[in-house]
Amino acid sequence: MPQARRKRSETAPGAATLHLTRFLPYRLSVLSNTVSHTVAKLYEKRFGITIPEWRIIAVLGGRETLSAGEIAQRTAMDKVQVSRAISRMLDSALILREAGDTDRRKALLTLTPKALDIYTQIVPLALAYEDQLTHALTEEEAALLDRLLTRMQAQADQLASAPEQRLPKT
Amino acid sequence: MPQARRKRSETAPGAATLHLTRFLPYRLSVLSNTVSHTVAKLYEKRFGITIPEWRIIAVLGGRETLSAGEIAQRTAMDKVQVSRAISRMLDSALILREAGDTDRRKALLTLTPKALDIYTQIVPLALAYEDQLTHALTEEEAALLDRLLTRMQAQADQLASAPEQRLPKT
DNA sequence: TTGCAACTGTTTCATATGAAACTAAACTGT
DNA sequence: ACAGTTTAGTTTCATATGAAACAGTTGCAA
Repeated sequence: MPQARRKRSETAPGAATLHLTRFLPYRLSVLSNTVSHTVAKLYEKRFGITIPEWRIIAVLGGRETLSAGEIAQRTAMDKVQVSRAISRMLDSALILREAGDTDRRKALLTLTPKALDIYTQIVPLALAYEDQLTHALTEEEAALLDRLLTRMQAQADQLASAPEQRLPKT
Repeated sequence: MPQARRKRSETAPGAATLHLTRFLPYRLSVLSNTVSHTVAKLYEKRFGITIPEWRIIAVLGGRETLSAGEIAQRTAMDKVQVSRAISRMLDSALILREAGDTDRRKALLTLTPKALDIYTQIVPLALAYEDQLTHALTEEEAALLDRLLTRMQAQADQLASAPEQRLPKT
């Protein structure tokens, strides 16, 4: 969504201006913050867990056993954040850690029954929220949004790794 | 975009599961972070400003004069963040503050020529990035995305203010 | 006028964050 | 076998953050 009705790649006439409320990165940030904050309210107070903790519960919820590194990948969090969240979850008995047999650097992590119970309770709430959010859209629009997000994420990943070469085509 | 191909509002069969990578709030968060991080790289090092500072420059870039509170509203940042960013920008001579005539609580804020110069340099870069990002989309898709984001933001705002009544229709 | 509530912006304080340094374990090549 | 390198995860440190308390200003009503 380029600026206002300005056509993509159209050369700016005089001094280019930018309206924050129409700037895609800004809009994504505001929407994401609004949504995250609301979802966090679903579990923060009720279950006493944080956003990183919820994400870890979510990826381990299928009864999988993963290492900290694998969790970091799947949740798109960095390893420090994961490490700290796991440490909290060990304290609150939400997670089990056992040393790996083949590689003792990798610890195998599993949810405790207590955490699985929380998972079971949160999932319907989270899905219901997602459902409510997409109520603003038709079925077709929701399906299209899915594809658009996938493509934009791929593009954003590309631009993140090598933005300099592509961008200043000014 | 409800879970996988599950139809919206369909009753979950057994234990509901949630795949983070298909969960809309999660996807928005990852995309937003990727994008914000890349955009920040455009100006952080080159001009030595932070994300909050860039946002303030962006809203004042049209040579407007606003109070701190108005800036907070338009940038969707909280007043503490705005206060601190302004204080840094006063130090680095990016902003001018003069007491309001009618109401001495409100300080009138304007960009200095130095900040306007930064604005002029960043805007094309920011617009070029937005352009590159939407290259993953056709014109029609970009236009639709615009509308979808607007509607989802409105819906997210609604759900944020009174989520409890609506959500647990389980 | 003066007392009180509402408002604007700043500061404090406790917590969260990420980059970089670090520890320990496991490969690699000689 | 063992020095050098890579990998997994933790800790340190400096900074960022937001909630709540705060100070100063204004508006309103008795």
